[in-house]
Amino acid sequence: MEIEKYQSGQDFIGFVNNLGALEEDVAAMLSRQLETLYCKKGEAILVQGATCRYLYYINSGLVKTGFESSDRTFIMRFFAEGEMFTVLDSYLSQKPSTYEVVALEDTVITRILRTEMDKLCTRFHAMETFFRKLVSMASVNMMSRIGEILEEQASARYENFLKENPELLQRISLGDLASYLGITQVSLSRIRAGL
Amino acid sequence: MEIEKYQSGQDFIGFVNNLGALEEDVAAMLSRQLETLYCKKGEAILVQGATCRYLYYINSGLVKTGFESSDRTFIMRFFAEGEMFTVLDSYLSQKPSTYEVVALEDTVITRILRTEMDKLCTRFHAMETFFRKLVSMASVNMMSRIGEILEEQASARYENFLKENPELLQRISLGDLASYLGITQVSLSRIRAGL
DNA sequence: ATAGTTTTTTATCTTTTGATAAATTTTCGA
DNA sequence: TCGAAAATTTATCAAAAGATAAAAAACTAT
Repeated sequence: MEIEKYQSGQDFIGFVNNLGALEEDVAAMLSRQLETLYCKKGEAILVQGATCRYLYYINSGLVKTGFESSDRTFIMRFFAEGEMFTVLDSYLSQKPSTYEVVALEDTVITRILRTEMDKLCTRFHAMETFFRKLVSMASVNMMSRIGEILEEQASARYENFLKENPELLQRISLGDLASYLGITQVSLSRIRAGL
Repeated sequence: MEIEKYQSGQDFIGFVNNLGALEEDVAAMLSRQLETLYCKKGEAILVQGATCRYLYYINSGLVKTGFESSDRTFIMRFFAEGEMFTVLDSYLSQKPSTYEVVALEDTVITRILRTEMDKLCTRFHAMETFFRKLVSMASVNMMSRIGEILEEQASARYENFLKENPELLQRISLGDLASYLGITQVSLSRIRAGL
């Protein structure tokens, strides 16, 4: 995992601007705090037990966020290029994370330290607004995920995933998809066979 | 459902101050926008298909937020006195809600219009910070709920609920608890019987 | 290309949960 | 207090998903 400081982070900035335009000087200050990460496929970006100190933006590649339970593992969400993510509870509490983040492909990431993000949010209302919108979007996604898990059987959740994320299906293993759906890999295989 | 305008809304203000102190004049402006709602047990505070225009604070009582599916119903969360809530997706998008909110007891609520909240957030950085923290807390709760539903069987989720919310158990029906756990009332009865 | 590893499928059997119906208990209003 | 309605439990059978093992297919590195 290579780290490069002082990258322009244009994609990251663009993402922020998309949720609400920043003034030039704020964008410049933000840009100065970004660094770029080059992760190999399979590499852990955050391990369970570590504290998540960054907000991340994916320039290219794909990651999974999840956790290991007794023996199985579960995936909370996949994030692909153009998406921003963090491990929210650990990021906010600055306590060790029960979740891990692993690259599923060679992945290029731009990140900013939470401490720097906090400074910017305190100083610039627009940054706080951006972060509020970001967390709001995450919440809405999680709401619908909860609703779906409660309501639908695994087979329907699989069908929905196909419909909503056809492009992702080519890029993730069926094992990981099963972990996301909350079933075993064997069960998913059975569902796919249409039994 | 009776509505009373120009209440002081001290509890609501107190909740906000708890997440980050407001200046006197901001608190006063906020206070002016609050109104109080008196709901009877069983009354709908928001029906499916209506748009959620308010952020709510519960002074006393208990509500459930959930949705009706094909035939069963599901509960996203219970909110009791001292908690703030809204139907986030509808509140943010101002589109019809797929979720409903129903009072489980006679409930007194203080609410503020989203349009007024937005004005305050735009005008006062501290209000935006408050709302960001509120949504952040909701997100963290939802994360752990997703993790738990994925990981645990219904029986373990029931045990956890007992441990985490012993006081609520006395106040909600087992049918509603089953809807929250994502199982049928009959299944919950079986789990309680310890089979 | 091929041997070895990993991923996916198939098969069998068990456990959990759902559907349905009926019995029992509780709640609540007249 | 009584009786109807609602909530909860119990029982039976069916469907969905887990555990395990083994076979087949797909990837990978030499």
